[in-house]
Amino acid sequence: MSWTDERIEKLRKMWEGGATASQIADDLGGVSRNAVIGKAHRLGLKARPSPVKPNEKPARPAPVAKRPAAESRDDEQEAPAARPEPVAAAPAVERPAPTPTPAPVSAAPAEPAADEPVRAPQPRIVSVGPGGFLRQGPGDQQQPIPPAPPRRLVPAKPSAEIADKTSLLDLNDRICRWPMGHPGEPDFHFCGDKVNPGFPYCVDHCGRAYQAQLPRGARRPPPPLPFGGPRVR
DNA sequence: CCCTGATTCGC
DNA sequence: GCGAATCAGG
Repeated sequence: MSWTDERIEKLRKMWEGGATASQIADDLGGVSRNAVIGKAHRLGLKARPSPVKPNEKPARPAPVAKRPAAESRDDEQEAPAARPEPVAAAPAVERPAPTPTPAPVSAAPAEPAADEPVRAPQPRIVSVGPGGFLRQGPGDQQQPIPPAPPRRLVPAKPSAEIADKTSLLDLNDRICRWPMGHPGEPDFHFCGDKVNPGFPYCVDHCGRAYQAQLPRGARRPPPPLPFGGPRVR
């Protein structure tokens, strides 16, 4: 497959929408995850929380010792004087913003630009997360929690579903306690009919609860159990 | 092992 | 420009 305009467009959209390279790849079809990543980078789309990014250390010399090809580059020499990077210097990462945490003592803040009062702490965007949401530093959220209005507690009314059903609290020894439905379900209740005297169930359900034992070999598959049986949906 | 994105480099 | 191979973290 080739990168037609539509495919590129889709890649762009999905990538910026936070889809993973794999998702994009098999959504587009005909390309591998690597192809998608490669293309995305070539398009300049990169930047995305990568599992293996935050460390900038490995630089050049370390990562791979040998690659069996193309090591002959005449322009590749170790310029002895070309090390403009003092190690102890402040990291040149792009975070010029001072940390919003209360500065203890020493740091006299840089001269406030006359036309820009620094007092208003603007949320500092650190990076862009999947889905395009903006990550911010820990101290940057301003009013994260809108106060909830006070509420009055109101007794819950039973849903219409079980309004006239026999609940656990309605049980006594005169009404059938055969369960209808399954415990935990919203409409779980009990049979509630008049009990077959001497039994905890109505006549009907006694017929299901107590069955004559058939001789071995002549048994039929047992009816569904009121309790303990596997849930079947 | 699976997943992820980044990078390298032969084509 | 493309993408397989590889790396490396979760």
